[in-house]
This record gives sequence, structure tokens and C-alpha cells, in this order.
Amino acid sequence: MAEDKLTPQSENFSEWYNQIVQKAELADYAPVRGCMVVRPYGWALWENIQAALDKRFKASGHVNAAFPLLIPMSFLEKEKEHVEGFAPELAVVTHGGGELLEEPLVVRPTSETIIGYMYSKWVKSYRDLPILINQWGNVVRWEMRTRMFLRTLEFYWQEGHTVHSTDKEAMEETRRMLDTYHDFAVNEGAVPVIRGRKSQTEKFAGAVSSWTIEGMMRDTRALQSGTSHYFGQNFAKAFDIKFLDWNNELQYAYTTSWGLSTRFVGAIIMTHGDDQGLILPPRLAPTQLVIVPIYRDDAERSLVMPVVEQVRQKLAAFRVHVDDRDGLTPGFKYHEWEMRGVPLRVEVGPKDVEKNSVALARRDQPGKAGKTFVSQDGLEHSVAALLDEIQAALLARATAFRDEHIYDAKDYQELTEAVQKGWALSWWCGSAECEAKVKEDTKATTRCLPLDQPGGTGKCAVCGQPATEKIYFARAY
RNA sequence: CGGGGUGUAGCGCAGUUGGCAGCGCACUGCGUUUGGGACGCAGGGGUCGGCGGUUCAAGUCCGCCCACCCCGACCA
Repeated sequence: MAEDKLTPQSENFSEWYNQIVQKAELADYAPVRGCMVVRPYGWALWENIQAALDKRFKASGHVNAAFPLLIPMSFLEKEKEHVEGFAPELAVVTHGGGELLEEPLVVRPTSETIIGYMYSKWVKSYRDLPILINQWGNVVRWEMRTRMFLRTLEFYWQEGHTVHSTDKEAMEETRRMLDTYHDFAVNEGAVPVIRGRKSQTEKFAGAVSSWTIEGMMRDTRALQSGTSHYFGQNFAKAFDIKFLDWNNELQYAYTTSWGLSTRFVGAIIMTHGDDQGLILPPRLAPTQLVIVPIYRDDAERSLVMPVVEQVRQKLAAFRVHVDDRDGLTPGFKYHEWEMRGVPLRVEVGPKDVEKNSVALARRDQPGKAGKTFVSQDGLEHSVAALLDEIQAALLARATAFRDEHIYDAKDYQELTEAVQKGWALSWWCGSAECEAKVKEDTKATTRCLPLDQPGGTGKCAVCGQPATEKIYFARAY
């Protein structure tokens, strides 16, 4: 790894991204095109994401279950828009046990259909509702162009699927989970996402409305980082999910689904990373702090190591790693842990033994600027405070960066210029033609109609027609 | 699927007119080192993408095939 410099973000952002995934040992390429192996460090990060989300899901009354990977082909075809949306990217199993199957099975690209089928069996009465089930699993979508974490043929995610007796309640659920994602992204990932509704062209295949959290990456491109869908009665009608209501009348239920995937790992990488490597938010980092012992010879070593052990025990409440590998210089270790994005480094050397101190180096401020010497007394408190400060600083920095790259674009010229250097926030008349024109001319797509609307009316930045809502245009992943 | 490119050690590459398959990093062992990417010595590691052809002789020349990457049409 020595002398193995990372390509700077400014030189080639996507190359920077590819290298960081490899060098930080988050993932590696699998033998099948477009598939990735999530390595232990990357998976540990995902596990922390899972834990933070799962806690929130449980707190709002959801329970976990597991539905099968294989789905009868015919299920996909029951909802017209759904099959049209997913047909081009299905992996299909045609043989089993050496025999041609009577009906092909698709590897789930998402589980609305199979879960809808099961829900139709389970739902009889309003007393059975709501159903609030989440599933942690993997799905397969045969994508053309793939990128580690951002778009792979197979990816890991959670998908929540709920059933409600009223449209109001289902809509509330859709919005509640959007807010849950927002809370998670901002407070755990320090990723300042914008909540909003997708346009009709960008919404999920089969949904009435789709809601999204959109993050701005450090190349200013947008990343859809989580979605929540309101289905109305679309899937209930396709899968015959009916219940007897309070008046003993049979009616279709209202359903939702919401998902967040390993793509969020990509969001973290591209929101916080710098030219030294990954920077992980303390709350999600697999290793929150690494202790690097420093010594010149065996005498110093026997002096330093007991103090390292004391410090480790003092910091046992955190996710700590002691890098006691022999034969590597401290400098080498610094670079390696910086590449892996560990938020805080603790150095313990002979001088520290003498002075009852340690050196703390924060990852978000590289070099001398982020290095301070603190007393070993009360170290657990200074470390806790510093981790909180780093978490807050990452969010503040990312928010400032995002806000600096959002442009209020009033006309078409401003819009086309804005999407070359960031996001455009513009009045939009609501027509798909205007979206298509922007995409054709600039490759930028509509990201979302943000929840925070200015109110009033304006002129569509594309066609000049009256508009009542503002929408974000951006180049996206 | 259209346009461009690349396949030689784990990674990055060199390989001249066809003539012993190499270099850097990484890896193993020993020794010296260690507060911002240490150094020396000694080692291990190859179906040169695949198949076929030309030739005394092919990494190199010819043909076919395959894979991957980049750029255009789809997307959590």
C-alpha cells in the first residue's frame, strides 16, 4: 500500500470512488460482471446502518419477516406498470433440478408481488390491519452499467411493506418512513438529504406516488438514497387484498413500501470522503477510534504497551482497535487508517507515557490541524465529546457544500447552467415534456419536489407556463 | 445493442527485427528500523485471455472466439 496514492477527487471523481472502495477494503469485484463482494469492513458499516434503521423501524411498530427469493413470473405480470418497469432488468430461472420449469421463476427485483400475494391470504378484516412488516434481504436487477454499491446486479437492502385500511393512514405511513430515512441519514450518517416527492416519470413502477431522500455528492451529482412509496389500492387490486370494514363492507386495502439499500454506503463515501480516503461518521463507523502505539525499541515498547492497554480499557465504551502490528512505521499506519476513514486516531508514545497524555488526531481535519494532546485523565469524556464534534462537523460541512451548490434557476438558461455546476431549484409546470427536454439537453433529471415549497406561483423555467411547485433538477447517479 | 480501448505474476506495467518471460509495488524469511507512507539481503509466485494457423522457433505474425473497461439508450 505504500506510495499507493489515491487519485484526487478533482482529477477524476469516479476513479477516486473506485479506488477508495478497494483501498478501504469495503468491497471487491466478484467473478460475475456487475456483482460485488462486500468485505468485512464494508459489511460492518452496513451492519451499523442496519442497526440504526432497524431500531427506528421497531420503535414505530414494525416487525421483521423473510419472504422468498424466487417469485413466479406470473406474479410480476399482475400489475401492469410494475411489470413494464421491471421486465427489462429481470434475472429469470428457467431450470431446476436439471428440468425445464413449467413456469419460469424470477429472482426478486423487489418483493411487492410475492408479499402482496401473501397479504391477500392474511387480510380478512379491518381487525387484521395495519400490517407493518419489514424484510432485510437481497434483490437482483440486471443493470447495464454498474458501480460498486451505487448500482450492482445484486444488492442488499431492507424493504418495508405495509397494509392499511384507509388511504389517509397509508399516506401517513409513507410519509412517516420518509421522515425516518431523513432522520437516519442526517443524524446517523451526517448525510444532509432533501425530502421530496418524485415526478410521475421518476416514480416507482406501480406506485401512486414515490417519495425520496436525495443527497448531494461531492461532485455535486444527486444520489437517491432511500425511497418510500404510496400505492393507494394499485397492488391491493392486482393481488386481491380485501378486508371487511367496520360497516361489514368489503373493500380493497391501501399499501405502501419503502426501501434503503447498500447504496447508502456509496452516499457516505461520496458525501464525506476526501483525497486522503474515506471519512466515516462516528455513529456508523465500524471502528470509531484506532490506537497506534509508538516506540523505537523493545525498551520503549515495554513502556508504551501497558499504557496502550490502559487507554484501551478506558475507551472500552467505544468501538476501538489497537494497531499493534510490529514492523510498520507509525506513519504507514496513519495513512492506512485515514484511508479507511476511522474518525479518530489515538497515538500513545514514550512522551505520552511520561506526561500522562495521548495525541488525538481527528480524521476530518487532516495533518497537524486536527492533532491535539490531551490528558489520559478523563480521556473517555474528551473522546466522547470529540466524536460528537466530528459527527456535527461532517454534517455541517456537507450541508454547507450542498447549499453552496443549489441554484435558484428562474429561466431555461439559468437552469441549464446550474445543472452543470450543481442542482437547479426551479418552478416547474408539471409536464413530462419539460422534464424530457431538460434531460435531452443536459442529462439532468428531476430529483424531487421538495417538501418545503415556497408557496405562491411562478413560471415554469422550461416552458414559461404557470407553475405552483418548485422542483430540483440535477445530474444523478 | 452501436462507437472506442485493453487482455503478460495479486496490482500497475515493459517486452525491440519472431530467439532463455521481465520490472515496480505487494507477498515470505532474517536483520536493522519505528511521533506522518523505513531500509538491506535472501526468496516464492506465470496455461502471456482462449482455440486454431504460419514457422526450426510465437507474448510477438495471421484468423476466429471470449472477457473486461470507457462513451451513448435503462436504474435502489
